[in-house]
Amino acid sequence: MTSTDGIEQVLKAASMRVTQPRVAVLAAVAQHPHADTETIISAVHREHPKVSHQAVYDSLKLFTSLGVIRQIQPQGHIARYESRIGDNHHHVVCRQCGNLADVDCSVGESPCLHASDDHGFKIDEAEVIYWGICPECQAKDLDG
Amino acid sequence: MTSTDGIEQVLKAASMRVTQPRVAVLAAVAQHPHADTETIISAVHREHPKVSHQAVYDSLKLFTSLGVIRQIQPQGHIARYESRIGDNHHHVVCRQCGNLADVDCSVGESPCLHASDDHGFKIDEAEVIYWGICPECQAKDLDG
DNA sequence: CTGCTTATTTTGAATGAGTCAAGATAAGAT
DNA sequence: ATCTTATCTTGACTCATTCAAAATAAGCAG
Repeated sequence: MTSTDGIEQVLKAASMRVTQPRVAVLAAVAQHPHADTETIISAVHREHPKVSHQAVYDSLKLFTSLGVIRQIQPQGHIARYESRIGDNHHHVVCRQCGNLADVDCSVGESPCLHASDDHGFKIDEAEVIYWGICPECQAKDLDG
Repeated sequence: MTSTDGIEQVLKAASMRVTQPRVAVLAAVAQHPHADTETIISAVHREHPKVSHQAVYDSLKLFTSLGVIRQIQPQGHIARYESRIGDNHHHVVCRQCGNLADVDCSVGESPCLHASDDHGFKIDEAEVIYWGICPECQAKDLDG
């Protein structure tokens, strides 16, 4: 999944061109799980210094809409991306620094997916975010 | 809860002054569940035209930190606020228009609160967001 | 392989929710 | 009633993200 070969398939299937920026962006997302846009841009620049930030934004948006990557944007923090998808995992977010970690669904096959009252909404996903303080920030807090 | 009297208690308990802007903001949040900041500002202005947007931002932030109101900010949408708190309810969010509705926790006492692996995070809350399309947008989509 | 069409990219400016900071005001203690 | 200082007003500013026009290159046709 999400190998350079695989992505070519996905893009072509969607009638999208396979371009250097797109391949570079996808590789960067795969190599830097939970990275924010700026990190992705830096990573892409290491190999392709001339790729513009706009191209990165466009690629990230495209991949997100194609379902190849997933955007995560917790309260008050900027967007982050990950290429691990389709396995219904969730995230722990640090209230202080915004750092993320993956959490497998603890209670089997998405028990929360069925809302008690859906208010007429057509629900297609249940997202769970665990809020807390990461180990690093806990240590920082102790130091003062 | 959250009556004008009650809030006076809360503010004083936290050594905070009871000011017109603060009382107005809290009333506005109570009267407009899930309103965004601009809606709150407009509502406040109806009674107190001279209150600045900064005072509203400050009040919202203060109340949020005191746990009197709750901030909600789904992917790609601006912040919204609600004064219904402490009952562990969740939200359905419309992917298209960003509208919100309340959903009671379907599976009793927060079953998702315990992550399978907390990665050393000190977790204090599990937030569940149901994603879908609201009735209005479903109708719009049919019309084309 | 060469040229052509047009989807993508580049470039550089613009947007807008939210924040910062200095001086003015008013809550509430004395 | 006066004073102290938390809070508010004003207005500029930030910065992630988006917009738009001109330049480029993906990949199809010949």
